[in-house]
Parts: sequence; structure tokens; C-alpha cells
Amino acid sequence: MKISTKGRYALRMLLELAAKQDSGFVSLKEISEHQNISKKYLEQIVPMLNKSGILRTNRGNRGGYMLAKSPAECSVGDILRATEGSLAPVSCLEYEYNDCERAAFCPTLYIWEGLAKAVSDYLDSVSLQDILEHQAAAGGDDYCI
Amino acid sequence: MKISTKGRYALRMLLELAAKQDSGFVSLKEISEHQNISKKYLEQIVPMLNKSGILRTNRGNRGGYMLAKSPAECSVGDILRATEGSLAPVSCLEYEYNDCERAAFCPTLYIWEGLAKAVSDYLDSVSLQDILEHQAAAGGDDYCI
DNA sequence: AAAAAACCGATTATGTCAATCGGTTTTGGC
DNA sequence: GCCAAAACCGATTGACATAATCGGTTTTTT
Repeated sequence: MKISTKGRYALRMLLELAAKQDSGFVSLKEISEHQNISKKYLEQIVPMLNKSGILRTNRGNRGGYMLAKSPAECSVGDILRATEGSLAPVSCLEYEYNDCERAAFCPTLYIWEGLAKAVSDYLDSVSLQDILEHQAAAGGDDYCI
Repeated sequence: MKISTKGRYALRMLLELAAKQDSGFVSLKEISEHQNISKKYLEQIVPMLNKSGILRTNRGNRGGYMLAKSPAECSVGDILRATEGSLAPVSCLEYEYNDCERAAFCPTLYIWEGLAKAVSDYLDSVSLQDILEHQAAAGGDDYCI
């Protein structure tokens, strides 16, 4: 039941972009140095966020990334779904339609559905904007992980 | 964010014990055959449940296991916490006291705390008894996983 | 033309998960 | 008392996902 580094790093990267919304495109080099995360590893995470329409890209010299939406419209749920593959707690809930033939008779399936809903509901309720505001009130920017 | 086979198998084993509450001690052989789970693998799971006071054991011939509490007192949260190691979504929340020196300044920590609470609250709200009743209404006993 | 950036994909190292193997100890029944 | 059946113990293996690195190509601005 762990969130992987991909998801956590993506969140940190996007929080930095959210804070620098008005500075135009920000390069991976800058993010990687600030966040102390390998640039090469971030390069692997970026396509996942692109595919979900979370990022806008500029290539070439002076290129970089910025948020495609406002921080308030960008939920932690969206970010983690894009980078974790899926937030489903069991594999049979990974796709929209459960193709397991025993699904109709599985006594525990509704438990996992309930858990998936609890997780999604919570993560969808928090936006990058919420975190920025919380951060402004608490005043830190030194990540545990 | 996946629940491992240990947790899922433990839940299935304990559901069988809950259903057979009045039959005295049930052997692993019987459970493993019913659930189609390797007996040897269940042997690895059992000590985790024992340590948490979920099971009662009888050794020797005619021995086996039974629930230490009533199914209504046994929550899915307790079972998964015992078998998954921890339900924490990030490692710095695995122990009661967060010993990470940056914890006070981490902008994302409160997100993970909120997620941990959402997960725990939901899983603690479901008991083996609830599943048995749901199962009686729906009528299946063929597990997906 | 050169520098800086995004992009691409292959490789490796590590670690956890899932499961198996080969035993020892305990206990009830004959 | 013996034996079969059960729980108990811990070491080993195989497979897979994670985390990260390496070595490049392409695009774009200056």
C-alpha cells in the first residue's frame, strides 16, 4: 500500500511548477537541482504527466515545463493516477470494466471497491492549490521523501 | 498502492474461520484446500495474525486455528495492518512517531497523513461479520484473488 | 554554429513479493 | 508407547517491479 517515488517526485515537481506559475517555462535541470532528484529519472516521469494533459512543454534551448491547468484544477488524485499506473488496491479493479469471471461471486470485492473509493475521494479532494496554501501557512519546503 | 497476497489470503482464511466459528479448530490443510492457497504459504501468514491476537491455536494432532474474537470485533483494518506490515502510504508514517527530521517542514506530509486516515477509517469500519452478512445476501464464495 | 533544452529507449541494480523446500516439535488417538 | 497429523521454524529460490543510470537524438533559441 505504498506510493512509489514516481508519484511522490511528480507531486514535488508539480508543486514547484505551481509555485512558479508566473515564471514561464521551467527546465528539468532547475527542478532536479531544487528537489534533489535525478534529472534522468524525472525525464521518465514527465511523459506520464504529459499523457494526462497535466503539463505543457517547450522544447529546445530555453525550453521547459509549466502546468497545463491552474493549481486549483490539478488534483493530487489526477497526478497519482497518472504516475502510479492506477490507484486500485487490487488488480481486478485496475480497468473500468472488471473482466474477472468470478467478480459477481467474490465476497471481498466490495471491500476493495469501497477502499478504492475512499482513496480516490480523498486524493481528488486535494489540489496543488490546497497544498500551496497549507505550505504558506506552515512555512516549510523541505520534503521528507 | 496494492494490497499483497498476504493480506488478501489472510482475509480469505479468516472469513472461512468466521463462517466455521462453531466447528472448533480448523486445520490449515482444510483451509488451504478450500481456498486453493498453498498451505506452506499460509504457514507464513499465520504467525502475523497470531502476533496481533487475531487467532487462537491448538497444536498437535486434531489441532488447528479459530478466531480469537467474534467476527464483529475483527476489522479488516486489523487484519491488513497485521499482514501488510503497515497501511501507511509512505515510509515516514510507518511508525507511531515520525522520526524524519524534515517532517515539520515537509509540504506534502499532511497529504499522506490524510490518505492514511482515509484508508484506516474505511478499513476499520468493515468487520468480518459485515462481509459474512454481505455474502449471505449476495450468495457467492468464489474469490477473484 | 553552438549550447541548452526536451526526448527516447535500453540496461542495471536492488529489493520485495510469492512461493517452495526440508525439516522439528507438539499432541491426540490407538 | 507409538504414530499420524497437525502446528511451527527458517532458509532458499524465482519472478517481478522499482529506482535509477547510461548514452545517445532531436528541437530550438541565441
